[in-house]
Parts: sequence; C-alpha cells; structure tokens
Amino acid sequence: MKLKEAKEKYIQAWGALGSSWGVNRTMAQIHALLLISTEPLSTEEIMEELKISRGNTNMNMRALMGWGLANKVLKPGERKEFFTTDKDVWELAKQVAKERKKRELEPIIDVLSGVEDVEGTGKEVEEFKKMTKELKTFAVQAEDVLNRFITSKHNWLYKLILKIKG
Amino acid sequence: MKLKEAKEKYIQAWGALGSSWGVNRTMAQIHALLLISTEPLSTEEIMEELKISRGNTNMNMRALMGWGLANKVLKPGERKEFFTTDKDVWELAKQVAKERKKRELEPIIDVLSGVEDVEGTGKEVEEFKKMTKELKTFAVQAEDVLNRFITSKHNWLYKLILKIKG
DNA sequence: ATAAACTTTCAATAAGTTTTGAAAGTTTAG
DNA sequence: CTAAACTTTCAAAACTTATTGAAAGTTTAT
Repeated sequence: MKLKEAKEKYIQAWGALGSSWGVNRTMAQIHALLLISTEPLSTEEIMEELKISRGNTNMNMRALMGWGLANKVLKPGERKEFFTTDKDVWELAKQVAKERKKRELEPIIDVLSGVEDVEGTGKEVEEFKKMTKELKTFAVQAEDVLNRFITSKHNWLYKLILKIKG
Repeated sequence: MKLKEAKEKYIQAWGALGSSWGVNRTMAQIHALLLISTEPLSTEEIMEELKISRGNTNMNMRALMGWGLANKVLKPGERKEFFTTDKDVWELAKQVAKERKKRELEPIIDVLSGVEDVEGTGKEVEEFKKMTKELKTFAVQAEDVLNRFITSKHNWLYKLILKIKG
C-alpha cells in the first residue's frame, strides 16, 4: 500500500472513532495527522491535507490545545504558527477520559445524589430509591476507576491487564 | 422532593448520559423508566410518561430488546404487550461495552492492521509505521480489558478496584 | 369472515451538530 | 503609520440523526 492511501485510511478511521468518543471528527483527524507528522504543521498545511476550511481548522486546533493535546510551535524566521502533538496515545486516552468524566459521570452522580431524598414511602418510592442508589454506586465505582486511569503513569493499562489475568 | 419531580430529573439525566454513550436518548429514557417501574409497562404508558410518539416508542423498545436490555411480558387476559428490564445496571454497562467494542474498536483495529504493510522507507514512512503500530497495540489492550469486562460476572468492577488499590 | 385491538413501518419533518467562508481583528515589518 | 501576513469569529449552509404520525400490517375474538 502507498503511504498516501494508508494515511488517508488511517485519518478517516481515526476521525470516525473520534466522533463516537465525543471528540469531533475534524478534531480527531487533525490530531491523527499531527501524530504521524515528522514536522510541526501550519494551518495551511492542515487545511490542505484534510481539505477543510480555515475556520474549521482554527476552531479545532484551539479545541485540541484546550484539551492539552496539541501545542503551538514557532519556527525561527517564520511568522506562521505551527502545531505539534505529544505523540503519546496514552495522553490522548487519559485526556478523553478526563473530559468525559467531567461532562458525563460527574453530572449524573450529582443528579443521582440530588434525587436521594425523595419523600414518601410507597412501593414506587422504594423501588425508585433502591434503583437510583444502585446506579449511583455503580457510577461512583466507575469514576474511581477512571480517576486512577487519568492519574496513572504510562503502562498502567498493560500492568492492569497482567493483574486481571494473574 | 416529590417522586414525580425526582423521576423526571433522573429520566432526563439518564437520557442525556445515554446520548453521549451511543445509546439514543429515547432508548436510554425508556430504559431508565423501566428500571424504576414496579410493574411492566405498555407502549401506551411509556408514550404517556415520556411524552413521545407511538413510532418512537416502538422503534426504541425493539432496539432495547435487540440489545438484550428489555423483554416482552404478556399479562393474562391482556392483549397488549408489556415491557420490563432486568434491573441490573451491570448488564446495561456490559451491553453498552459490547456494542461499542463492535462498532468502534474492532473497525479501528482492522484499519490499523490493514495499514501495516505500507511500502517505502523514508522518515515519513517510518513515523507512520511506528505510530500506527503503537495505536494498534493500545487498541488491542483496550479490547482485552473490554472483553474481560463483557464476559465478567457481577462485582468484577468492585473486585478490580480492590486489585488496583492493593 | 370481519372488525377491533394492537404493532410496525417509513416518508416527511424537526432538532441537533458541524463546517464554511467571508469579514473583522490582531500582529509584525518596514 | 500602514500595509501585508496571519488569526479569529460567527451567521448561514450543509449534513446528520431523531421523531412524528398516519397508513399498512398483523393478530385475536367472535
């Protein structure tokens, strides 16, 4: 397979994956592109390679930087800004986990906590309390695992697998 | 807090969470409703409670059953179909994991495998190979963890937490 | 057989999300 | 200062996904 074709396939696939993970497609594609670049890329180059508009490139580069997944780099003698990424899948995964925890788990835990003190005593109320309590327990446990993942060092996943297996 | 208000909050929150997890909002809401119901519910009752159309209810009930998260129940003397769920958060989580693994992880692993044999030898090709290989390793590890989760028994998560802590 | 009760389908519509592109804003060089 | 180089913004357009509702299909009772 030619590099160009391989690159395209990989970038498309990564974009698709991103969009199921709350990372918008373009953001994921830009990240994918930066991951395999040997040199920092300019806005122009990103636009060109991904065939996207300037505005889109700009918005998503800022989002990537906001997530801590990309950096501005200045080249001496160049006026343009260039972008790179850490090239560490691990960091990417941790960052996604962090964002999603904040956007999803935390709010649902809040709601489930807020709903604990429902008044009354009927069968319906009992069932409601029982279920929401279970859901909360589950969510808190999931949060716990995520927190460990987020604050973990490289290879935690690998070590974890060994632990599970052993 | 009144039961009615609490129910609404909980159902809305669960719906919102669902839609970030590839479970459509209505499907998640129906599931949430079934989770806290003491009795099996009919299509009518679901429509009423969630203020959604018959078509929407029907489609999403079938999807829920397709995911193995709800069942038809027949009440003696009644012609209508009624629906229940297992009331097990664990099953829900496993099912979501299973669907997402199939929809997302497997395809990306395929692409990354398919792209391994890119030809040429330059710096660019090296970087590409290196990166895609790393991504694949990561994806395969993640798949491994998911598989264990999916085939696990109740309380695996809890035990896992103890393992990680210890 | 047929009519009522109930379920399913799907084209049209609505709602939500992403992308564009042109205009406005900012920075740098001379 | 001012013109060119570059970046940012955001309303409108394109695209994607979810929902409706009415019509078609199915099942059951008589």
